[in-house]
Amino acid sequence: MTKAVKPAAGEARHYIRIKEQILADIAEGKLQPGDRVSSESELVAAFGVSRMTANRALRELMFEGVLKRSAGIGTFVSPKHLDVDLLQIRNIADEILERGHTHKAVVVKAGLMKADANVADALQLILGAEVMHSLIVHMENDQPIQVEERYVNPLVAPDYLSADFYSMTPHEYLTQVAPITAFEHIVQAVKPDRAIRKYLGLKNDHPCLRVFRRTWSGEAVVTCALLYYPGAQYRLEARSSKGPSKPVAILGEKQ
Amino acid sequence: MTKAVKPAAGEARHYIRIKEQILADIAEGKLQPGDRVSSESELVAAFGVSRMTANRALRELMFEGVLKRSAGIGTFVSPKHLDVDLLQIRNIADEILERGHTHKAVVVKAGLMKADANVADALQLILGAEVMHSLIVHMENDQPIQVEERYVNPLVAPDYLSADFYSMTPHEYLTQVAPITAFEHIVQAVKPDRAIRKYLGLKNDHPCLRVFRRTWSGEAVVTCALLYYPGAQYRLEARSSKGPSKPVAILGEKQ
DNA sequence: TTCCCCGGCCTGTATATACAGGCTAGCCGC
DNA sequence: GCGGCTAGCCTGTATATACAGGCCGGGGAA
Repeated sequence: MTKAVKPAAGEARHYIRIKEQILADIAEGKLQPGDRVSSESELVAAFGVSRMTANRALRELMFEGVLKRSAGIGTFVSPKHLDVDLLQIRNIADEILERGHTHKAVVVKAGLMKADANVADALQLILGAEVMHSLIVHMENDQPIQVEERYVNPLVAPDYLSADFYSMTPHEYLTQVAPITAFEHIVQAVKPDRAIRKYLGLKNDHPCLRVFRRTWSGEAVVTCALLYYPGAQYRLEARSSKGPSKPVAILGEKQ
Repeated sequence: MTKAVKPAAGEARHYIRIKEQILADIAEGKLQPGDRVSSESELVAAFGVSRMTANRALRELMFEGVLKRSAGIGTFVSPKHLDVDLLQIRNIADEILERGHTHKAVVVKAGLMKADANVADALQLILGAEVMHSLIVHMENDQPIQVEERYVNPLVAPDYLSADFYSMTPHEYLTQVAPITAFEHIVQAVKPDRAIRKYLGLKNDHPCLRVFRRTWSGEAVVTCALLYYPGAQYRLEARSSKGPSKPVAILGEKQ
């Protein structure tokens, strides 16, 4: 058999094409979490590649947490989860786009307000100081996955509200004017109140992860935020640098 | 040429042996950040494997951030990045005593069991391998605050069950026989099942934090555990080293 | 002396092939 | 009908080989 040893000019590498196809199928919903993915030999037939190439595509997607494989059974789409790395401030938009999904942010509120006791304490400002406030609902594939209520310290990032967020995300703007040197995450499980339930489209008794996050630049607190996630569906991960190589099933969960 | 197609019985896979050798050299300081690592063809000669096998070992170490590679130049040890232990593994007993409260632990179960699929996966053991299992309810001032279901890898800590936990806590024992070099925390908000509710004395609709934790010592997984906390009452904190000086009120909470 | 090309080393990708071992459905004998 | 064995599918690992292309140093041409 004389197969082309190289993909046609301009095309991506074979194993990358396979990965992209699978990621696209997941993004479009053709493949749902738990679904079986084509086996290596099926990919061999479909893409006209050797099994080692198909193997590489699937193995890398497994390392990346997209797929789960087990010998003798097959390859399956991992249960979807959001990696909110507690050790890192990540941009949720990037994270969603990385998964090949669409991200949309609905700005519910944005403006100046006077700091109440909690906010003033969190941002280390005096009571009644002006702070910038925004409430945003982040959507993944048009499904709400995070409510973000953010307070920004105007002494550190005075142009936050007037910045051009078409050419630069708020996240990028903040990292530029005030690089994060420290942060704090406090995680709780709560019963969300009515407003949060509405934004996330949750039922009354659905548990919810609430993350309280503050970021520092030097000695100054730059932002504090409350982040709400539908709790049983998404999960927060915190790993030490050496960390595990691949995601595993969580004890007590059905595979 | 007739090379052994399989590594000798009991030995790790070839590509894993190569990875371990390189990691060991880095750990011992024989390889410093920036140093050049043996090229694929040198590894072929040294380990008697094919280039694809050497390639896999190096490629995976690159994915894991240990090595940097560039075509035409070679493979190099990545510059060491900061090993920030943002989330520590803390002993809940210490934590309670630090608050000046009394700590009590109720051992509900303790013994050997055969690993099911989830446990085997989490501990990187084969299905049905014997593992040590314990279910403990931790009490602060006689109120339950944590349910801990723990699985311990007997290959790493064989004497775990028979150790003298009067003179030494399980936590101290484990740190001694297998110092933790890495860990992983996955946090979810869940509705606890009946058993957990009973242990924690919770009402039906009370949300709950579930933490799935694994700890490593070198390459081996030492323990994995499911920790349940009554969610709205207790909180998990993750802070970067610079972190905040004192705890603050959480936004949205009544003081 | 300077510039360019080429050979040699290195990684990146791809193929065909092979054996091991997990898992399951279905057949066959009892 | 039941239990055990096997054929077949699947992943996991390993090998030998091949070609492409980045990078570099040395040697020869200008």
